[in-house]
Amino acid sequence: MKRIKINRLLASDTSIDKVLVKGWVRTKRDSKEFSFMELNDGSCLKNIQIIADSQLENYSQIGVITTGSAIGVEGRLVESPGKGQKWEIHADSVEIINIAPEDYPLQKKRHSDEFLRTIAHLRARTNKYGAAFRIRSEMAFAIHKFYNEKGFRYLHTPIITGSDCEGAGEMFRVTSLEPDAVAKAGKMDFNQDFFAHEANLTVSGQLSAEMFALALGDVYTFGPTFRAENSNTSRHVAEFWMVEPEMAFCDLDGNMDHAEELVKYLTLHAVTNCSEDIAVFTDFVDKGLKKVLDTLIQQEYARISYDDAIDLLLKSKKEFEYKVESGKDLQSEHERFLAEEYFKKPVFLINYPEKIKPFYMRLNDDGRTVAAVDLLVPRIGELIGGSQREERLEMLEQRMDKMGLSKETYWWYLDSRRFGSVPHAGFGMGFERFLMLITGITNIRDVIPFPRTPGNIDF
RNA sequence: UCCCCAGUAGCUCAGUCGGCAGAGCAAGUGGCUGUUAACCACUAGGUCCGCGGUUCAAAUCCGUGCUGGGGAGCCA
Repeated sequence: MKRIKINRLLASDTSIDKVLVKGWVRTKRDSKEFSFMELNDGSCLKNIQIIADSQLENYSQIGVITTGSAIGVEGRLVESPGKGQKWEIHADSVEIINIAPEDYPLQKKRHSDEFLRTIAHLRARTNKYGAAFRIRSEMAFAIHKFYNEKGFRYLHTPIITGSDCEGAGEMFRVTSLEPDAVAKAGKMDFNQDFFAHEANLTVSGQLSAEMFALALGDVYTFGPTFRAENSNTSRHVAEFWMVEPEMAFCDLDGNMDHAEELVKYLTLHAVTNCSEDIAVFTDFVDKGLKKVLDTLIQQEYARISYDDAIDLLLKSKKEFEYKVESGKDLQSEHERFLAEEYFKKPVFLINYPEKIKPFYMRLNDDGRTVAAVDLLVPRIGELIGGSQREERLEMLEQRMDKMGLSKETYWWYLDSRRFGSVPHAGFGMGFERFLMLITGITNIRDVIPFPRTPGNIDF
C-alpha cells in the first residue's frame, strides 16, 4: 500500500477506509485502553492524531514509542469526536520503524532558538523551523515562477571566479595547492595552482549576469554567494543565497519598479500559499508581522534620493548616536529611522555619492552621484542593493581609473560596452533577509538550514 | 574586529549580604482518563562554562580564557 502524506489527508472531504501514513511521533498520551499519538511527516504544520487501541496485535509494543520515534500506521481516516482536529486515524496496525531513545533532545515544549541552533540537524522537526523551511522552499519556487512568468531567463553564473575584485568584501580563496607546499615556498604561486590564476568563491553573479542581459535581454541568477567578512551580526552569514535580476534597456526607475513588483509578488505568494505556516509567525513569533505583510503587499514603497534623505534626517530632530553627514554612508540607525519610523514601509534610497559606491554604477548628470538604489525595509535594513549600470565606455573607464582598477582584468566587461552597449540595470536581493522579513525571524542563522558564520561550520 | 550582556540539572530559569544546590518542564516508575503543551504520585538527575586568585568559607568577589546573545562596522 502506498503511503499518503498528512497534508492531503487533513484536506480530505470524506472519511477513508484504508490509509497508510508514515512519520515521526511528536507526542503521545497513553492509557490502558488507548494510546493517542500526534504524527507529523513534514508535509505540513499540523499533526494527525492516531488512536491505537488495546485490540491491536502489537499493543504492548506501542508503549515503547517515544517522542521522536518513526512509525507507520495503517488504518481508517474518520471524523474525530474530540476537540482540536477534524480528522484522526484509527489504527489497524502500527509499524515501529525506529524508536528514539530517551535522550532525544526535542521535547514537546518551547525551546530557545539558541539551543535549537546547537542541534541544527534536528531543529527542522519543530513547528517553527519546519514552517520556516517549508516557506523557504516555497519562496525559492516562487522566485522561479515570477521570473518565468515575466519571460526572464535563469542564468547559472560561476561559483568559482577569477576576478580579483568584485568590490563586495573579502573573498574565500579557492586553491588546489597543498598548504605544506605553500608554507615551504613562503607564498602562493598561482602559476602552479589549478587555474594558473588566483581564484575565489563568488561574491556576486552580477558582472556575468550583465553579459547575458546584453544577450538574452532579461536574466536572473539565484544561487549561493560567499563573503569572508568577519562580521558577526544577526543579518550576516558567510554563505547565503541571492537573487540577482539584470535587465537590458532598463533604467533606475525600471529597476525600482521591478524590485517592488518582486517583493510584492513573493510576499503575496507566501501569504496565499503558505498561510498555515505563516500563521505560526504572525501568531507566535511576531505579533506585528501581519501588519508588516499587509504593508509589503498593499503600500506603494517610498522613493527618495540620498540628498533628500540626508536633509530629512538632519531635520528629524532625532538624537542619533552617529552624526548624519552628507557624503558619507548612512548608519544602521539612520536607515532604521527612515524605514521604521519615518516612512513606516519599504523605502528606496537612490542617487548616492559616487565616492561611496562601486565602479560599475552609472554616473548621474550631476557628475557627483551615481544611479544606485538600496531598498531599506523595517527591522532588516538593506534588503536590496543595485543600480543602473554605467553603459558608456568612456565614463566606465574613467571611473575605473579613478578607483585604480585594472582595465586589463576587466577586458571582457569593457568589451560589452564596446559592442552594442545599452542602458541596463539590476540588483541583488538577499534571499535569507527576505525570509527574515516575511517571517519575523530576527536572526539570519535561523532561516538557512546550516548557517556558516565566522568560527562555525558545524553540520 | 570593537562595545555591552550572559553561561547553574536534558531544556527554561531562580539562587537575597559570600555561609548545606533549587523550581517548572522533560526523563524513569506506578496510577488514571476520548486524550490533545493531558492529569496525579513517586524516583533519579549537578565539573554551578574552563583555569588561576582572594577568603575560615565562592554559583556568588577579582583576573583570564572559551562559548553564546545583543549592538557597531561591512554588506545582501
